[in-house]
Amino acid sequence: MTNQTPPLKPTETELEILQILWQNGPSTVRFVNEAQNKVKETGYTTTLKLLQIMHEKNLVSRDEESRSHLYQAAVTEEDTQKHLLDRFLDTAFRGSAMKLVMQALGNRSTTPDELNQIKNLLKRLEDDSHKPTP
Amino acid sequence: MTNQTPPLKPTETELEILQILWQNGPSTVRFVNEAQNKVKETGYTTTLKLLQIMHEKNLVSRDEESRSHLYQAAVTEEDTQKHLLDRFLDTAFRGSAMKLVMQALGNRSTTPDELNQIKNLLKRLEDDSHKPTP
DNA sequence: TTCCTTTTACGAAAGTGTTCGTATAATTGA
DNA sequence: TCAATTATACGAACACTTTCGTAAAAGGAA
Repeated sequence: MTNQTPPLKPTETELEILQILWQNGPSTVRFVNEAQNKVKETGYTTTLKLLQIMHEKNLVSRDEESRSHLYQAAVTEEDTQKHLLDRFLDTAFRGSAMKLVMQALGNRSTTPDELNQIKNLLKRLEDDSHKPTP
Repeated sequence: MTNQTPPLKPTETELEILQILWQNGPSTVRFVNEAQNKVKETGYTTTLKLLQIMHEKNLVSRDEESRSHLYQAAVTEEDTQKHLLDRFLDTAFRGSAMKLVMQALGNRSTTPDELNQIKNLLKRLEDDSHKPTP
């Protein structure tokens, strides 16, 4: 029996590979490997193996038409980020989104444009809080 | 030679134990173990071993005065959170604090009080951005 | 065809983290 | 004092992830 639903908690390396796939779309093993090598030296068969494992876990899908298989992310970046964030919030911040946001904003430089984005989001959240939940 | 500086990247279980220590101050193995068991069944010697390893890594300090040693976090919650957040930002959000904040705020309920806190922080950040860096 | 390159498949080693059994020492109390 | 309890120490098993060597298949070029 094969695993049906992909784990929403990819390992560290799996996540790195997912990032490459999210950024570049369907890719060959060689392409992924070369992208990885720009960050950290990695053997070709290492990348291959990882992709095969990820395929088994349904983290990626595979097009076997041509000799060089094409791998593609089977989970969306958003879903994964959402899930990882939830976990991270729990384990590192005991669930306090507030603390996390304050840390994230406080300890790094934020451009005026980014500040505006947040202000807009806040305004929307405030408006929503005056309405009944849909 | 023993490790001098504690790793700011505690493992998942180590982090759980640190949370217990942060919340309760210096604690015996038994106390930590019982706290852990409220969440997930864990053998006593398992907790002991973990604390011993954490002690070796200088993640916790140990008071051996009485028979039941007292363990205490040797890293602060803030420092650890800061470091974990940086890592998390890199691996999960490709460094975009903005995306993370939006996700964190967007997908969960925020109380009016919390919204105010953020607004205050934003105001401070805006003011700062008009001044030269100190 | 034959040789060389590129690819997939697979198993096993290596690394890391977690769990637990067992030995031994300290303490308590009947 | 002696047995029962509770503590620490330690090594080994286990699980999970990553890395890599090797073999076999597929193509391409001489």
